Formats: sequence, C-alpha cells, structure tokens
Amino acid sequence: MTFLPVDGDLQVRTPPELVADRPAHDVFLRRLNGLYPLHPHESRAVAGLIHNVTAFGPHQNILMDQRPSTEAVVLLDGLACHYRALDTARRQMTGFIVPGDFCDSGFLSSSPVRQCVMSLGDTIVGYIDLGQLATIADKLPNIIVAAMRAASIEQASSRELVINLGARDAVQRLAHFLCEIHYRLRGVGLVSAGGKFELPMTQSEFGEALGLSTVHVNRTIQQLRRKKLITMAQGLVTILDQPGLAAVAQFDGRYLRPN
Amino acid sequence: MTFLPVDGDLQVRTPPELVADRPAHDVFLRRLNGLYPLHPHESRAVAGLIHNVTAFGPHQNILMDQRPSTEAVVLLDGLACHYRALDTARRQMTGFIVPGDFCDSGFLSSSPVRQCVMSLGDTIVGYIDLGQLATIADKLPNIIVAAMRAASIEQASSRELVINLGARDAVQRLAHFLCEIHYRLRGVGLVSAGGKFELPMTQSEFGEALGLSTVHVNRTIQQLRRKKLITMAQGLVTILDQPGLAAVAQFDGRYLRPN
DNA sequence: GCCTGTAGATAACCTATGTTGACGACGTTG
DNA sequence: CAACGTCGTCAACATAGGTTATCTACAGGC
Repeated sequence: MTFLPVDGDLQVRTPPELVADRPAHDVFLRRLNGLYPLHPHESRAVAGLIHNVTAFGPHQNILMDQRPSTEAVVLLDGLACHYRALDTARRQMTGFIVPGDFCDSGFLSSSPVRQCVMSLGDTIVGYIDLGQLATIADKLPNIIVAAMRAASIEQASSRELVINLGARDAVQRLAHFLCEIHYRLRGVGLVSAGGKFELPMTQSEFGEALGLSTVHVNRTIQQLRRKKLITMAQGLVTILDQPGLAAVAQFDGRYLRPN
Repeated sequence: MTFLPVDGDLQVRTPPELVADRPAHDVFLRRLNGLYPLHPHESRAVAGLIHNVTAFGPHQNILMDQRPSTEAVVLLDGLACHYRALDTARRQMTGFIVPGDFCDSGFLSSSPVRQCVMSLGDTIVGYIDLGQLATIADKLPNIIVAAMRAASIEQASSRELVINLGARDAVQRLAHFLCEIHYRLRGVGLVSAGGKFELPMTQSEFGEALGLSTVHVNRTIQQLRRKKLITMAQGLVTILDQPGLAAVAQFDGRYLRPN
C-alpha cells in the first residue's frame, strides 16, 4: 500500500514559515498589469493589501477543499497545482499555478474553494483580505477586471487540459504540458536563456498531471529526449527546440493570453 | 475521409429562426436565483434585457472562437457544448451547457470567446446586450454575482471533466457524464419521473465528449445497460438506478452547487 | 561507514481501448 | 420503390499504455 505524499495541512504538521514582508510582490503586480493595465495608484493599493507572506515546503496544502474563501491567495514564488485525491493511492491534478497567479479564483464570487491547492516545490504565497479588497474595489475597479481576466484564462487553461487528456497521446500530452509551463513561466521572467527553468516535479507527479502511469511518463520523457526536444533532470527542464516541441504538442499559447 | 458534422455558421448557411419573443426566460431566471437570490425587480430587469430569442438546429455554431463578446448568450432550451476542432476528423468537447446557463462566461471580463459553442439538438438561445447590462449592473449588482457564481461552477465542472478524462476508465467516464447531465437537467426541471431525459447526442458525439472511440462508446453503453443502470435510445436516456450509477461514477454533485 | 527511502531507468507481461470492416435498421430524397 | 446516408451493433485484430518487478544512484540519518 502506497500513500500519496502530502505533508499534512500546514496547520497540523509543518507550520509554514512567515517570510520577512515586502519581497517580490512584483511578479503579481506585473501579472495583473499584463492582464489589464492598472493605474500606478491601483498597483500600489493592491501591493499594500498583500500581507502574511508565507513560505511553504513541497507537498503542503495551500488551500483546502470546501473552505469558504476569506482571503484571496496569490502565488509569489514556486509552483503549485490544483488536485483532487481519488483514494489513498490516486490523485489527479487539474490545474497549475505559476508565480503571479491567484491560487483560486473562487473569491471573486465568494464561492468556496472547490479543490485543494498544493505546493509542488518550495513556494511563497501572499494573502489579500477580501474585506479590504472590497473596500477599494469600488474606487479601483480595474483590479477586479484584471482578476476576472485571470479567471477567464484559468478557465481556458482547464479546457485546454481537457483537450490534452481527451484527445492527445502521451508524447503530445507531455510536450503540451511542458510548452504551457514554459510559456507561463517565461511570461513572468522565470525562464533563463537557453529555455531552462525549474520544474520541481517527480515523474510520478507528471503522471498525476497527465493521467499516465509513472512508468509510461518515463518512457515518454525518453522519447522527447531522443528527439532532442528537451533535457530534464533534478527538477530542471531545458527546452532545446521550442518550435519542435510546440509542433509535437500542437501548442498555441493564445489561450493563455488575456485577449 | 470523413468530415465532422457542423452545419456551417448560422450566418452563412442555415439562418436560425427568430422565435416569437417572451417564451420561457423562466429557466434562466430560476437558474440565476438559484445561484444567488435576486430581488424581484432584478429578475424583471434581466428578463427585460433578453432579446433576439433565436432557435438553432442541431450542429450549428452558437458562438465562434476568437470573437469578442459583444453580448452575453443564454441557453433557453436544448443542449449545447464547447468544443475544439483538432483537424477535419477529430473534435474534443470541453464543456456542456444546459438551459439556464450562459453559453460562455467570458463576457464578465470582456474576454473574447475562447472556444466554439455548438448546439447538439434543437436549441433556443437569448442574447443580452452587454452595454445595457453594464448600465443596470451598478444598481443591481446581484445579477453579476449570480453570473460570477455560474462561472465558478463552470470552472469546477471543467476540472471535474479533467478528472474524468485523466483518471477514470470508459465505464466510469460515461457514468459520470450521465450523472452530471442528469443532475443539471433535473436542476432546471427537465427530467421526468423515472429519471428520463432528452440527450440528443449520437454515440460518436459521446466519443468526442469522453475521449473515446465510437466503437468503445458502444461497448461501454452495453455494459451500463447490462448492469441495469440505464436505458438509452433515440436521444432518450433513462437512469434506472441513480445511486448505482453514481457509485460506479464516484459522482458527487456538490461541485455543481453554488456554495 | 552502513542502513533506509525515494527517484529514475528498464524489461516482461497484460489489458483497455483503438481500428477496420461488415451488417441491419431506419429516414430521407429522388 | 430504389438509392443513399447515418446510426447502432458486432467481430477480429492491433497497440498504447498499465502493472509488476528489478536494479542503480543518491541523499539523509545514525
């Protein structure tokens, strides 16, 4: 019997570290501005709302199922995912969160959180009190528009994942996944020259993302390696041939853009 | 070479019929009220905005990819789906629309429509001008909240579909799909006693929804029939044993509820 | 230094699902 | 009525991907 690695809810076992405030909210502000241009004072206002900046280790639950949203949660660094546990040994990831993204868009309609959000590697998140957000939202409506556009992209990304799982084979799936993450990380400046970026996931976690067994993920990675499309080791991915990979994946990043 | 049945955009070939105004907006109003309770005058205001009520035959595009949203589109009767065409012979459906639903939630953030929406059987849709909606939205904010909750459910439904395609086998997938449609149609009073409802889809279209081949859809339907869980013929489905079907599918309808 | 657990790699085998092709029932069109 | 296309059904076969099991390479704890 094998159990899924989730290091318990933060509250219980591994209290996440409170980080010295004021690190890079910048990712978040740049992201919001990319979604919908904000006035400088709007940017400053949002930045001022971010509090309790917190670090999580790998495999910790940042948000739990069924909880009402009392805060908007923003990923500031690292990588996280939405997932559903199916039983003790199976899990399906349903979405991915890169720095600058909201962890869950349910707060826009005070919907409860509908799925757990888990850190993949080391992550840093910030919290925005919804009451405070509401008080400034009237005067600074662009902030909400930007957040709603983020939600719209999240929706588009989910649909794309449906296509990936429903209509593509293993090689295409993996290629598409890597293209999406690469595209999104590049958008927030987290890809270094040569197409290299951090992707703190095990092959077994790729399986949970792509609906494949661990063994088959391995086989599939080999194929992409043999075709000289990528290298991948110790959580570091390099895209050797982006156009080639995109061609394999039939990847078209437009669904990730706000307009 | 086989081509996918889409009877061309309405504008081009088969002009959809303009229906005598004032039919059942009721589904839509009941739906909105279920999402977030509206004041009676809010309900009346929304109802007044619905214009150009239009009938579509099967396999017509109600909304097209890439178009900016200039109107919110509401399904008033029938069944529709989001889909992406992959090539001339393949298509993946990515979401389903039942009466009372918005066809696309992009209008909330003036995002463009990100995927085509196609009628499955005969459908009736209504249009809401976004300019008019904006003018009343300030005074009647609950309408927007209800719409945002609908969007949140749409998102949850997409994630559930990801789980379905990524982690479940053919029998579970089909069972889950039927459970979801049944649940949603029941919510708008379109299931008759005995669990019978209209589902105007061919087996090949089930395949496009579930990521299965037509032949395997057929095999899978046989299995559910043999287990006395459903009957299905000529676009009419009867759920013989809802708890049994839900058990097979591991279906839990909470993700379809607003809170 | 040794033990242990986790991750990646690989092989042998198994099975769910895809593919091709055939057939009958039915509705539509001429 | 004949011709045709679509849909559902079924059988035979092909294959992508799942399962189980080993093995190696590390990293951490003692």
